[in-house]
Amino acid sequence: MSYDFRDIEAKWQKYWADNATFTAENNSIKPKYYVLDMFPYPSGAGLHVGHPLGYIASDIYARYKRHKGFNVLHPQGYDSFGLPAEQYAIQTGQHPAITTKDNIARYREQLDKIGFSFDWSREVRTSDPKFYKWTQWIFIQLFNSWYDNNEDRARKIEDLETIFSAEGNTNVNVVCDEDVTEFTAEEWNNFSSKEKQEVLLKYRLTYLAETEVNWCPQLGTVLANDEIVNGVSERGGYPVVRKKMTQWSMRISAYAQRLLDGLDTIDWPQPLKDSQTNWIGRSEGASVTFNVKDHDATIEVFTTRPDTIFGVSFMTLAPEHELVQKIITKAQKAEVEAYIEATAKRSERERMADVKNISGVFTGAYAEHPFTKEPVPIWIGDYVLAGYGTGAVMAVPCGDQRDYDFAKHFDIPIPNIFEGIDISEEAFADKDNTVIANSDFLNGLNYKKATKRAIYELEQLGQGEGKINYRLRDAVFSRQRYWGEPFPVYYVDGMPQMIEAKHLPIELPEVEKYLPTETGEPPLGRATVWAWDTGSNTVVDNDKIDHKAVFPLELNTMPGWAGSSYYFNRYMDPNNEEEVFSKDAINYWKEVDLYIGGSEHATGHLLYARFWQKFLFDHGIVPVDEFAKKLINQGMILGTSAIVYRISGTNQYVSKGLKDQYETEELRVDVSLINNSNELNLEGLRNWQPQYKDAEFILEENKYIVGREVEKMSKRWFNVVNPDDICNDYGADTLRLYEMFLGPLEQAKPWNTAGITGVHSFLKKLWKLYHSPLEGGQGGVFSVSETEPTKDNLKTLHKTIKKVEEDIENFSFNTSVSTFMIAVNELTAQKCNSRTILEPLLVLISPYAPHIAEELWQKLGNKESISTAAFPVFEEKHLVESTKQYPISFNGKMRFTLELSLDLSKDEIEAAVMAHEKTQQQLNGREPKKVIVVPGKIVNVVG
RNA sequence: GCUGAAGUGGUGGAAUUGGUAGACACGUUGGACUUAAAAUCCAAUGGCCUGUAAGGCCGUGCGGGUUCAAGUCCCGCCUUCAGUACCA
Repeated sequence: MSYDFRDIEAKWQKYWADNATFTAENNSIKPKYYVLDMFPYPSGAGLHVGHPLGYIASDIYARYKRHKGFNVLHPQGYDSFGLPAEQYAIQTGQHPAITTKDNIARYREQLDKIGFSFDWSREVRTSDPKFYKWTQWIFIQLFNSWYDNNEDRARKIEDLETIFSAEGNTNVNVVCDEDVTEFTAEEWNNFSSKEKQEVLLKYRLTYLAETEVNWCPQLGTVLANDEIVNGVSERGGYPVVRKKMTQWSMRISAYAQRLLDGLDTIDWPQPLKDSQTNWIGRSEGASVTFNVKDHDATIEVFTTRPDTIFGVSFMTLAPEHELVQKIITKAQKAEVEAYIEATAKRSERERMADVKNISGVFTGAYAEHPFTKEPVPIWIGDYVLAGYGTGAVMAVPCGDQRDYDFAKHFDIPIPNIFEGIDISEEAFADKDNTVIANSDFLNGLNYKKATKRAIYELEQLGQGEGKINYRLRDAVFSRQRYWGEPFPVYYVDGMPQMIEAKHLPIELPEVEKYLPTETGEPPLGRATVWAWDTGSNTVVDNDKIDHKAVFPLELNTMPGWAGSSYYFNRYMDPNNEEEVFSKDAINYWKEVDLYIGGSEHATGHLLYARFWQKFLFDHGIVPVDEFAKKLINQGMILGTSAIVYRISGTNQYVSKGLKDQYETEELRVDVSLINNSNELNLEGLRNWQPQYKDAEFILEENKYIVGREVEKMSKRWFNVVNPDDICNDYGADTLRLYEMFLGPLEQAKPWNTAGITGVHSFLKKLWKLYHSPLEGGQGGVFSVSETEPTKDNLKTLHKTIKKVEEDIENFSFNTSVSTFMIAVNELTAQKCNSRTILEPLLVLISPYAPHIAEELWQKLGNKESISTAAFPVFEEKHLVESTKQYPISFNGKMRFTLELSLDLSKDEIEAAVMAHEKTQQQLNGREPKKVIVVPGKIVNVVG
């Protein structure tokens, strides 16, 4: 019987599904382990071979942990709200729910073919009302919360109301909007209900506010900062402009410090932690208030260098700064307004690209230096960003290169406040080697001391204080789109009201078109049944609005990251209709032990999810405040595009080696038309696309050789490889092993089928090891005996166990594939057919190649599936050491340890000791710590 | 510019973290089996030198250093990739 992977794989995939082999229990005497993949967005293109890389790794680990005796939770689901389905709906009129359902079915089919051990009974879909009911519920919890800086946690909004009615808001230490005005308890108690709501809205963790947002006209929606790459939208690459709009926001800024601190407690890749740290962008310094001369106005600036305050020779405001209009003098008005207009016209992108040109204009107004009381001219310049700090800087040209360049350009004085430093050529920004001069009470101090003193003096004046500034902005949470979670919000008198949790979910209404309305409202503005009846607590027709108690519902939907910010917790109890998850479930599973996914989510999903987790933790809804203990970023699998060279202006194509003799242009062709030696299938190409029907080819050595280019796997480059094809040709076990064999998990690497035969023939050899080739035709008959294993057999097995276990624990799945190959080669050479060896070997291999392992396991006469039970193979006590340590004594003293292979002969030991003595002489009497001996090989001295 | 990761045969990549560099696989070459092909199996395969062998020399981006011993540690460069960017 030969290795018929198609039958074997179909058989076991059916068996696992029929027997619900991988269903995890919510209570078990076994220790728990939670292995999670980032759930996919089900796109219309289906999976390519890059997608399963991380899933295969996590599946190996999950299967390994089951063998180790853990109760493993390994779920999968779909992040199924999102833009592509909606764009497709706009083009075709097809309801996104239908497209999404079809895509999910296709994904599922592809995933099933690879033999993953997912617990599908726990599947979640973010677009399923049963799921987004709880997304809406969490939104309500956020709305009903505020952030208490004293206790450093989120609290219920009722507590804040109690505080306000008792003492007003003058003494509360909270994170809130900057424009809150102060009020006393008495004033609070006299506020109308609407006034109270308006005030509270400024404190809530999700709030409605007019903010400057990133508006993408082509997509017709706002985008969060992390959804913009290089000034254009991440999806589609459309331009983005700044625009003021009333939007829901999430007060993630309240958690900035805790999000930073938490990074020290989790085992995540350093580059990912670094990019979160940069994104949060903490900087320590001081805020300084400058009085504006001849105006009742102040300018607050943030600086990281309060020690250089005596070096201030001008101030710069962002063109968008609200004070600009107030303080410009008549003489400068025309010039300033022209400048502001010119900057407003330039897109964000142009401004970013054009950093070298210095531009700015004087406002005519002066501020007053807090210490010297000297006038400081106020300029505006677009090098100051409205969105960072206060949108204003105190310019210290001698200590900051941008201020220096600006001052040089506009002939502003550059006072030197650094002792013994030459600033005639450039600014001096080195904090560590600073001695301050020409600075009154700061003279002679270093950076640290001067900073402390300057802050103290500013506090004495009431014109500043030490401050920590974060780059992290609150996250905009509204999208003007159809295919997202509806908000559980209706409006009474313009104020947002939450729908009671017991009436959730609020389901997406039907619309006849998925575009914004003619009046510019989001697509939900087209829904005819989209009003909230507070009497019946149901969604009713819009035309009933203002009759009795019927109110308009929110027209925006939630962004893509809403559902993905807590889905990992929902897997723990996915079918619970009473709670987001039960206390028992969350206390049992607690958090994700291993999370595998791409690094592109560093400042999006992974930051938002940590934020929500901390929020849920504050309310005691989850027991830990970091949701994933360990995270691994799998590298991307890249495509290898195939390129043909067309001679310009003709339909002739020239082979790669001859292309330099002609003027050619490069065209990408489908990679399936290329064989392993880069030879093009000419007939295939002619039939592939009409433009190649009459193509002529200039060959070299009778072949057409294509060029190759490594780039992202994408339909438009025709370089996509479908895992289904690999499963059909070689089988899922080969695919799994090969994807691991390709290289280290975390590294990006191009897909290349050249080496796949090596892995496939390993599986064939493995199969043969359990069969006697002399009988039963080509593949032989199954033949495993009860004979005692030889020492060599045991050695091979035990070193394999040791190595594979180390590899899995270190996530070096690529090297354990090699280990298996060596083991099978050795055992074949040893003609081993002992059950004592061959049975445990299957357990080792089963996480990697589960189908073949199951089949051989069954042939060995086992009734139970190899996939579920815990086996002692991985337990230490079962291991016979493949090496032993021998103490060696010299001059009667025991000094050294010889680490020797299991069955070394006397001669070999003697040789080892002699070699050791020889080395001893070379060491001039130094003592090595131990000697490693491998039979028949050189002696190693470890010292 | 800043931050991070990495540079090892023709190729993908190993190397117990300071101890036989190049495991394993692909590819290539030669051979066996075949009328032939596929499949399978065996052997060789970093470079150079000595006719072969035995053996020797050089070899982990470049230049130094520490060490009995460096792909690995230290200093200074070069290159590539990724992220980020007027962040005050």
